[in-house]
Amino acid sequence: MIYKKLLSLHGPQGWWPIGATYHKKNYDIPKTSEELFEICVGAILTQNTSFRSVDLALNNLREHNLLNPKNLMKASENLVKTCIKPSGYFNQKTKKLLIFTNFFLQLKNRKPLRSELLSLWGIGPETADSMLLYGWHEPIFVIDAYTKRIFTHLKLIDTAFKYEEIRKIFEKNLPLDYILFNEYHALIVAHAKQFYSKKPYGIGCPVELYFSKTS
DNA sequence: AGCCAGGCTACCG
DNA sequence: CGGTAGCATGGC
Repeated sequence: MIYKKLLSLHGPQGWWPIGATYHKKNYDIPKTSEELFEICVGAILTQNTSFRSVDLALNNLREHNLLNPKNLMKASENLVKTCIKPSGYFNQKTKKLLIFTNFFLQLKNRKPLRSELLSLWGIGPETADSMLLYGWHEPIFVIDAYTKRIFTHLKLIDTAFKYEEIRKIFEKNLPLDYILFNEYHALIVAHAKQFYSKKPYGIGCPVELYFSKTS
């Protein structure tokens, strides 16, 4: 099983980071509504952006006490833009944050439907699923560019498969376990950063070697 | 110096 | 439908 191979290679990852630190083997996160909000903000800011840059933006928001939905709605747009500038696309992401935050406040602590998140401008499938998995502990498998890259490279999925198809494949072949999905996605990202960041992809990938030896 | 990053929208044919 | 330009900054 690829999951166990990745786990033995990289160890537990402890996603999602809160307060810029990871909490390995602690799956009881978020603990508060503000931590939940921080995860959602991070999910938006990390769109096509490394989390290292997102950390800079989150710290700026934290310094201005804006990792709080009500405060964020009251803040000036220019201040928000300045805070999140390090994470890139700051004009678009400011708009996305404000639209999402307005929705978040309307929830009043209710868990959102996936379809509700997807209906918001700026929230696509990966962002919605990251929020539902890491924020609300829903057993949804998050698919990202790395997942497609690794599993197409290993010839386990077809390059033409779309987001929903790939997600269903994972969810059909795994127990619907929030903790498993949490670690698995994080492990995929850790593995891809090491072996699938630049072309040609997969050089030295131990999972690939593992497959060629056993098949 | 140039490519890549934990995507999404708008617009094209 | 599928394909792609644009979005913007920081790290390496």
